[in-house]
Amino acid sequence: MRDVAALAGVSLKTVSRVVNREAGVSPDVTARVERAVAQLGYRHNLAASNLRRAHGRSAMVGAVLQDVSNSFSASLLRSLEDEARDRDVAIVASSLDEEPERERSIVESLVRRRVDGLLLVPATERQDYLADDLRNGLPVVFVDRRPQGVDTDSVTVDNGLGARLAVDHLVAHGHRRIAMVGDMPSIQTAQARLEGYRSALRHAGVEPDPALAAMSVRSSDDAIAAVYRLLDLDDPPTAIFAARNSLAVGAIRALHQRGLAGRVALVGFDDFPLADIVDPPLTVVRQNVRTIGAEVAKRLFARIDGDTSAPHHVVLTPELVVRGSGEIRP
Amino acid sequence: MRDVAALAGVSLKTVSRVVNREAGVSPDVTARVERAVAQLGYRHNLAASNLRRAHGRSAMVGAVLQDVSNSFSASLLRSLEDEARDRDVAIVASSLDEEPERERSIVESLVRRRVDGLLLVPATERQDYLADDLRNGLPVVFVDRRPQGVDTDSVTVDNGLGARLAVDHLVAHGHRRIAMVGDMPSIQTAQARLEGYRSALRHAGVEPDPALAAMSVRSSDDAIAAVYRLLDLDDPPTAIFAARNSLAVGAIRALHQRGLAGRVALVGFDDFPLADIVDPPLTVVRQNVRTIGAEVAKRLFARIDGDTSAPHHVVLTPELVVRGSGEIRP
DNA sequence: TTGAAAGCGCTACCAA
DNA sequence: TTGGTAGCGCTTTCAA
Repeated sequence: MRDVAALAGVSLKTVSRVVNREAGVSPDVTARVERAVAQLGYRHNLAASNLRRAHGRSAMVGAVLQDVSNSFSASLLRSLEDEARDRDVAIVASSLDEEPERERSIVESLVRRRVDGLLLVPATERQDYLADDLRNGLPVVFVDRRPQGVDTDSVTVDNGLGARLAVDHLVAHGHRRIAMVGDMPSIQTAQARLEGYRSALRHAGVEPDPALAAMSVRSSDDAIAAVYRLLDLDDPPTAIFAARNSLAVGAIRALHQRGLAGRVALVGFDDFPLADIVDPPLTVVRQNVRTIGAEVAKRLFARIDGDTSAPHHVVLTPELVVRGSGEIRP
Repeated sequence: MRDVAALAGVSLKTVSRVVNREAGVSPDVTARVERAVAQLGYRHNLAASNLRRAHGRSAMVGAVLQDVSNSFSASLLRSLEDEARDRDVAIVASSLDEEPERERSIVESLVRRRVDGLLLVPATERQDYLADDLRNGLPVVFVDRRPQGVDTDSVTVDNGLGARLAVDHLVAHGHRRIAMVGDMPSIQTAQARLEGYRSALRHAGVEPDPALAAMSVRSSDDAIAAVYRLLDLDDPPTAIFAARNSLAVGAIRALHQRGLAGRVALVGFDDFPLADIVDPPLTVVRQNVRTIGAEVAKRLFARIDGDTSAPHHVVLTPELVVRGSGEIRP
């Protein structure tokens, strides 16, 4: 910037004005400065400029997701990006892989970078570690899971309801032996879905069989193994509720490999891009990711813009999408 | 930091040393400073600290992708992240949606943020606008498409070869009326795939029929319409080569809707997560995204670490993955 | 409309 | 082992 000022024969401050498009610089001087900028290939340094700025914003937000390569995280990221784009806010994305220690270190790293806000899909059970930063006014919006130990905005879906929708649907199609494949019960959503599954069964007059609830299933490959074990039971299930999309994918693969693709009913939780063209087309409980993403972006930027109202907890209602796999009869 | 220094009864510089874990501070002083840091909830400011640092790194890299929500972009992002994680480098991700103007503005914004390097899947035809920054030593690695008008590292696959693999395979299964659905010919990869398609046909003694080459098909929905038009021809194709994964998805949907799912052969370009469980399982030409991503990360960080050798142009070889849809006979 | 000086939060350099 | 001073690239404040 000093070089630009020298070349244009003006002061530092004038270059600053031109670069920031502040009013009150004569067209003549503006042109001279812009010529110097182009000639020297000068690039304005955003970090340095924000350092002295009153608000001290970095024009970055952090997106702390489960795994940017899964479709739920990726769509969330995209929704946030669409909103951030208009504001010239950059997004720093990182994946947790459900590792609590990574969450803390990533959040810490983002705070050190002075992000203006955070979208967080937590992997930890409690987020007390955020207390200081929240008190200092860092906007944080939780997604998919509610904050524990601190209070801040969240956007979630009603997981219990979603599970009941799935199980009710299977019951309505004549099933009584309904298995569930779910993630670790320590994960809030997995636990809520498990409870919804059990409550729907009881409501249908079926006592949940612990042998049919395969929990702590983490990956698609784990789900294949889990479904194999379920199918090998003496009294195997006639229907499966796969409580996360990657688990549903594993279940589909397992059923294919066993030649049971059109014989055992399957309902997934979370839609994914090709669920309508797998074989058979997958019936799912859908949480509308675009709606979630838009809601999150709205909250986050409202906070960044100074909204200091009490934390909002938005709970969205999932819906059943009927496609075929859930309508197979026992 | 001043407050921390005051509370701990030491100088600014000493706090700086403790915070940066520099050697040569007595355990006693270190403990005092750390207590003050905790008590005040002090957060080190990375931007400010890098401002004065010799190398002036921001510890951020930019990933300029087509669309973070598509699986190719998302996987690329993830591969880069895995490498960046070890180095405490953050990733700023943005989507282009194939819009050239966005590319320039995003790159400019990233340069203003002083990212240490750039992964770029360009939407522009030429990238002369990067010349200044490249000359200034900004590391940029192109992915999927080669740079035009400037020279810098790139990681691509042999698109012509990939298209020939697909068409040869269909020819080997008895097809002569082979259609192609492709993106805009102005996109380098789309053009290369079109040429590969034509050359494979000619090599098989089939004169390419322009009516069978549906180009400028942009989205999955466009692909549905395009396949409909192809199927409505007087002499419709018995096989389709879909030259991008979203186009293959559209083609699958169209074939399903027409009840031709197992009757018309289909080979896609680019694998995607569920290609093996769609109906029928999709035969594809695969470019291994993890390999690409790892290669990109390797190049990018090598440059950031000071590698000033001539630009590397890595060309990877795609492979045919046989799954069923490509082996349907006419 | 323009500029000079001080300072944002931190680190480099050199001295104690 | 510790601290003081200058300065990173920019903006703020106030004066001209």
